[in-house]
Amino acid sequence: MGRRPPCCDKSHVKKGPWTDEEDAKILAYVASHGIGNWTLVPQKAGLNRCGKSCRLRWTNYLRPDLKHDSFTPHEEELILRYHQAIGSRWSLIANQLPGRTDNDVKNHWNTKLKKKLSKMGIDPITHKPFGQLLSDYGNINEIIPRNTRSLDQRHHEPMDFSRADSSLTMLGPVQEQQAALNRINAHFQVINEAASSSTSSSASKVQVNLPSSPFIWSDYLVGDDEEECTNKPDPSVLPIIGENTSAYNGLGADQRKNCLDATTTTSASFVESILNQDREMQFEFPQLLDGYSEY
DNA sequence: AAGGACACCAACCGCTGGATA
DNA sequence: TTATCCAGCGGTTGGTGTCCT
Repeated sequence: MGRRPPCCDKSHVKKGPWTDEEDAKILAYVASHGIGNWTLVPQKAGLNRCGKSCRLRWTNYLRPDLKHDSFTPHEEELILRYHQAIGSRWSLIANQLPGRTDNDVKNHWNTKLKKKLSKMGIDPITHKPFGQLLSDYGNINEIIPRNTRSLDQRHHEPMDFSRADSSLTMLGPVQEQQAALNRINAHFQVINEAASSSTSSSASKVQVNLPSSPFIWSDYLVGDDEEECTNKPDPSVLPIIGENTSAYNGLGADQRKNCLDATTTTSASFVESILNQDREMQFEFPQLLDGYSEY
């Protein structure tokens, strides 16, 4: 059995920023030949670049359907939701945002959204308040006996969606991951429709209402103690939160009640919350967690 | 005005799974 | 069957512009 030749001589191809001339060659090539075997593109288009580099340049910058303007608050909202639900699967998230690439979404997350969440005291990985994570860390040490911890941790992952994340990996085929994402989409849509029908909608409102699911990061703007309930998020993140005043003010009826009840809420509530969320995830998206029960 | 710090983002790197010879 | 390539993906880096002191 023979070997295929390598796509290019890595030591002699050009690297670094693309010139207008190189861009024009790619565009001309794609216009006349379409998208096909990228390894042949450098040779056929007259470029001293690796095929992989050509593909990246096309997919991340030259594609005609790409948006080059800044992210809208609605797009940021979607990124936050999807990141909370499926983690850093940028390509899947980007698929939900027409005209955006995985690189766009990833860069925007790393440079803007992650910082905004941190500034609000919310862990960008778990989408939970830092204070809750710290108290939960203590709770886990108390709840799980040392000699069984390594086994039990598989059933008590501190990050609620990391399990969904792992299960998505187990699903394997991209189609199944996409199907799972579609179900999450449907879930958001149902919640949004319910929310919008129960509240008077403003004509100028461009935000999608945050679902009233226990997974929503902004719900944690009101903390688990009375002091935190009085805190308001940084105004710079309001475009993300939108006009959801319960998230902003913490003064919605339920939120007020949460504040009043806060004194009776123990720090263990976070762990219980995660377990409840996990059960709900299994109920809502059973296929997401397929295979996890094997543990 | 200078230069250091910071933010942004295009591009690269390395890994993985499927395809191919 | 095996070794290798390729496309796709997420993580990381480095160049450039902007802001701040």
